Amino acid sequence: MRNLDIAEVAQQSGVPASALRFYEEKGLIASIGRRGLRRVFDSGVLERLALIALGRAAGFSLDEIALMFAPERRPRIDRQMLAAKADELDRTIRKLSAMRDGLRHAAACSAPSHMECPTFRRMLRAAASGAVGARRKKAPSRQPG
Amino acid sequence: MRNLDIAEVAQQSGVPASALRFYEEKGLIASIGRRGLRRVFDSGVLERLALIALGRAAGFSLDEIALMFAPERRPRIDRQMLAAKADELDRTIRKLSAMRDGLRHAAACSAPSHMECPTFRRMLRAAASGAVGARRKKAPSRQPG
DNA sequence: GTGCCACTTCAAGTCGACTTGAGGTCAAGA
DNA sequence: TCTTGACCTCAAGTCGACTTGAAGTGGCAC
Repeated sequence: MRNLDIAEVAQQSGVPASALRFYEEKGLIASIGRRGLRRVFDSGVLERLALIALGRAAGFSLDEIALMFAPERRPRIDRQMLAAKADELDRTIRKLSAMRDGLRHAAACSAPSHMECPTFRRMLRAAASGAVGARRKKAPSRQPG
Repeated sequence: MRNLDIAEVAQQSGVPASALRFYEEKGLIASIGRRGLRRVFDSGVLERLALIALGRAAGFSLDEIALMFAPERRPRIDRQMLAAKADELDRTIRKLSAMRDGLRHAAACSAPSHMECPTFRRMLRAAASGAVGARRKKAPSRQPG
C-alpha cells in the first residue's frame, strides 16, 4: 500500500479534496498522518471511496454507510437492517425497471404527449401502485471529474 | 371526474397540501378553479401525482418531470432524452442489484465487519467498476402520510 | 532566507424539494 | 352578526452533502 497525499487521492478517485475532508470529518475515511499540514492517506482509501460511492448510488446516506463500516456492534440489529435495506432495494429496482420500460416505450411511441400514451400510462400505473406516499433515500448528483 | 378540494387531494394522495401548492407553482399540476380561496382540483390530478411520485422515485427532478408532461415540443431531442434516461436507469438498476446481493450476503455472513468479508467486497468491487466518479439524481425522502 | 502556493481551518453559502410561520381571508355554523 | 378554522400568500427555514471564500501555514525551489 502506497501513501498518497490528498491531492493524489482526489485525482485518482475523482472525489474533490473538499469532499475528502468532509468524509474524514464524518468518520468515513481516515488519514494515516500528516506531511506538514497535508493529510496523507493509505492507498486503501481508494477502495473505501469506491464503496462509499456505490453506497451513495444505492441510496444510502453517509451516516448509514458509516454504520456499515463500523466493526460489528449491535450484531442482530445490524444484520436485520442490512436485510431490510436489501428488501427496500428490491422494491426500488422493480419501480425503476417499470419506469425504464415506460421510458423506452415513450421514446418509441407517437402519442402527442408521453403522458397521453395509454401504454406508457398503464406501465406507470402498474409501477406506481402503492407508490404515491412512498419514501426513498437520496443518491448523489455530481459531475464526474 | 369529480372535483376535489386541496384537502381531499392531500388526503387521498398522501401528498401534503403544502407540496401540492408547491407543485402547482412549479407547473406540475393545475387547479381547475377556486371555491372561495380554496383550490379545487379535477380528480385526474391523483393520477398525475402518482406519476410524479414515480418519476421522483426513479430519480428525476421536478423540472425533468415537468418536461415529460409538456405537450410534444422539441420532438427528437425529447425522445433521445427519454432513451438516454432509460439507459441511465439500466446502469443504476445494475448497480442497485449488485448492492442488494452484497447486502444479502453481508446479512448472512459472519465476517467481523461487513467490509472485511471478501465476498461482499468482491461484489461491491464488481458493481463499483467505473462508479467512483458517477453522478446520479435524487429521489424523495418522505414519510408516508 | 524568502517566496510561492497547495494545502490548512472554519464559517458561510448552495441546491432541490419542500416545510414552517406569520398574518390574512372567507364560507359556514351558532 | 359573529366566530371559527381551514385555507390563503409570501418569506424564511430545513436537510443532506458538499462547495466556496477568507485568512493562515509550512515544505520546497531558488
